[in-house]
Amino acid sequence: MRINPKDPKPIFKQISDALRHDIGAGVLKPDDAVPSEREYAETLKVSRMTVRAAINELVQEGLLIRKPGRATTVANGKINKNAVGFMSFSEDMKSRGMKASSKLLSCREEVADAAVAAQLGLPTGARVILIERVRFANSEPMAIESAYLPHQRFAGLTDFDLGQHSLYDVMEQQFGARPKLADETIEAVQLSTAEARLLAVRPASPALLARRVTRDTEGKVIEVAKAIYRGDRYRMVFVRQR
Amino acid sequence: MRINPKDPKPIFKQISDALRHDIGAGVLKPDDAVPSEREYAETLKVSRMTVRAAINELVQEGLLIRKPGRATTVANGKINKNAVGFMSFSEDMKSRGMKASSKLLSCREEVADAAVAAQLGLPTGARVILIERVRFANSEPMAIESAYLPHQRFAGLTDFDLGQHSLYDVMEQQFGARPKLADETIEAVQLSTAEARLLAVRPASPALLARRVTRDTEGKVIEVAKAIYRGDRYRMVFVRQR
DNA sequence: CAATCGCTCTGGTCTAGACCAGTTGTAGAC
DNA sequence: GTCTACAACTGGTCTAGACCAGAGCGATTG
Repeated sequence: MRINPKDPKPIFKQISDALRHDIGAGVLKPDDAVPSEREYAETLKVSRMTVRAAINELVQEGLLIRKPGRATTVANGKINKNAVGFMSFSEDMKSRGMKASSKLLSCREEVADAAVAAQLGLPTGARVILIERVRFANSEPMAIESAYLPHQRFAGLTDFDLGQHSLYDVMEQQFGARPKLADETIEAVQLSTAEARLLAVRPASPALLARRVTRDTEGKVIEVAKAIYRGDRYRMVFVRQR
Repeated sequence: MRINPKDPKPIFKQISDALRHDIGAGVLKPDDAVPSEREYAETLKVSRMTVRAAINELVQEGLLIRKPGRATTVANGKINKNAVGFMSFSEDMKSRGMKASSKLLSCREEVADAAVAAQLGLPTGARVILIERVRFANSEPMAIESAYLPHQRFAGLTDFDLGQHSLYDVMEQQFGARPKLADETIEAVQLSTAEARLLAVRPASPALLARRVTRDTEGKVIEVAKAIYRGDRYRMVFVRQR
């Protein structure tokens, strides 16, 4: 590993990326001790605090484990890094090795009802964009998603082909809204007849209902969404810390 | 706010705790800008890096939002701090203002089957402790929990009254095992007749099935658990970041 | 042989500076 | 009045040291 001074990336980021890569590629195996902070600092000719910042990132992600007095080691257990945070359906499926696609049910502007407006932090009667899609994984129906976005911020979004593009990609690349935080609630429900038909399962089958309020890097609500996942095919995976 | 040099708590921890308290108590309101890092450093007579460490904690928890060039502000939206990490059922219910209790169905040692042994990182045929409980919230049945613990590490645990004490409390206080990380999968299922009877709901009602592999601070697996929550009363809440 | 002491390693915390890149308000130029 | 340039901020990154507590190991001591 070497530091590239010409790289605009911060040094600690260069180090953490290299380490992350080594762990992912299996160069560093579970339970291996990584070189000590002082060792890195010396060989890379950087300050120990800079090395610490890099290692902190990976500890935060659950890839490394600090053991005071002993060493810092690679976490055992193949932690699905993607499961730590939240993802769009497209990313979710991609991380499972499946191909995501969509059938757009509707994509229109309407007036927000009181509940949605409150969650979006808008006055009652504000305009919102409603996007309803059936989500497929490898051509198999997997979920029904309804998302409300504030019209004010995403005017023109209805012009993009959401059957092809990830909604999050459009929000980020076209409107500069980077999803950062999401409050989510999960419950188990029975599918209605209409829902069951869309998902091609028996009526009254069990399903996961996820409600999400998504915020950008500044904490502004950019999406209020509801997703219904079929219970027989979909499993939510995540990593929790405390 | 003042630093107490006699407090064994690290300075940055004292600062972050004080800040967290002020946010929780409403002294600092959503969208309020907190004093700048340099300002804190000067008034508290500590280094700016120490203040940064404190603020980093709260940013990590989603309580503060950094805005380079402008300021650091209190996140809007009442983030349920408890929802960020994972909790035992007792803690979960307490954070919802309900009283948790248990009915112990069984608590015994047995030989692990291949799947459980593998998840616990034990050789096939190793002994495990199995704890099966019906969990109540305010005297209403809410979930059925089955937990497998490695016998080797928790020998003698069966002597404690798990109807009264939190399993996590016993694991931590009696055996020094601090749960730190958990891999969890959630799916929607239909209750069997026996399960429905235990939860006092109709057979075939929808339910949440959560499987959890819990690790301690060193990444060792200390628990493999399965919990079935009734779908009509229980909602899983959490905060995701990316 | 066993217990203990001390050295050397680890990460944990902390300091007192430094320069950078953005943001914002304001004073002066037009 | 309007525009622009600058100064005074903000957080972001980085340095080169420092001392601490805990772990591990080997040598000395009983």
